[in-house]
Amino acid sequence: MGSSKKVIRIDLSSPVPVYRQIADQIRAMLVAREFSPGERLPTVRQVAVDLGVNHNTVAEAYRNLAEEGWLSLERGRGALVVSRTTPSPSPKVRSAFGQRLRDLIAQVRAAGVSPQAIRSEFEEAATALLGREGKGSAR
Amino acid sequence: MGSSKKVIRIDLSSPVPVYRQIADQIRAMLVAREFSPGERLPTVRQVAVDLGVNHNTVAEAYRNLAEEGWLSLERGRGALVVSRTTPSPSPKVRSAFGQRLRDLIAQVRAAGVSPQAIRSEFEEAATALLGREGKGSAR
DNA sequence: CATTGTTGTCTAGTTAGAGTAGACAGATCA
DNA sequence: TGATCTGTCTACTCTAACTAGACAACAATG
Repeated sequence: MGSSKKVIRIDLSSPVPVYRQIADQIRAMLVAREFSPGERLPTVRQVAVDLGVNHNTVAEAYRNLAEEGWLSLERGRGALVVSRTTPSPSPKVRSAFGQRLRDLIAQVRAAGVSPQAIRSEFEEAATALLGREGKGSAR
Repeated sequence: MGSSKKVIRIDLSSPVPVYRQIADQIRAMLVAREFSPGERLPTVRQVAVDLGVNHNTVAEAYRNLAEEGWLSLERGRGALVVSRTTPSPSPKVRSAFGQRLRDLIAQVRAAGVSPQAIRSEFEEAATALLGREGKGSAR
């Protein structure tokens, strides 16, 4: 078991802005507990050269994550992962999630991805991000 | 069973552009077979006044769906739903889907939505868009 | 304690794309 | 024909993503 690099991949041709792609992927790693509180993320300039973008673009992503309570940014020192209290859920985000989920599934279904493959991708993501809670017979 | 209105909801404060929100939701309805080939969609101007946006914004959404093969646009006549052949799936779209799915799940998980709720929302979307194929033990 | 090099932050500026307004062109019908 | 539907096109405004480069706080080192 080596240093498992935790690589980020961006798509410049995607309509979703790069700073959001970066924030989204780091957030996914944080939710999956791939970073521990107290750990330091690579610097904005380090990530910037890795991805071939401006350091300000990475800084914007870090600032978003800091606003969400994931990071503590200290100038001159770096980006520190902090322990975060999960907010209480709102019905609005849940219904909005349902909407975006349907749209996303419809999009890939229309692109030819099979229902089995879609379910399989979800299970993979769910076990990584949600654990195995509530697998058989939900609720 | 009445005329089940098939309403579209848009969020002007969302970062995803309105024309894409419209296209995404109509595509979801098309995948869910809520429209039949031969049926006519409401006109761009009709949808525009319903949503309170410019008719060109709706036209852009319709044009996207036409490019995907869902609609046939005939000026002076309207937007016709056509029968579409599903393209063969590419591994790229599937892995990109996995990525976007993880990002989306991480986002709502971070917002406090419970794992059970997330799984429940997925099941709801899946049965509406994918049918019940492959429910127990995938693959 | 000064110096040097690191870190994140800030200010400007460019550019691409979303949205709008309004004219245009094909289709339908009285 | 004339009136009025339909989607299309052109021109314009405005916001936001991205970049370049200077700036400020901190650390390391002599």
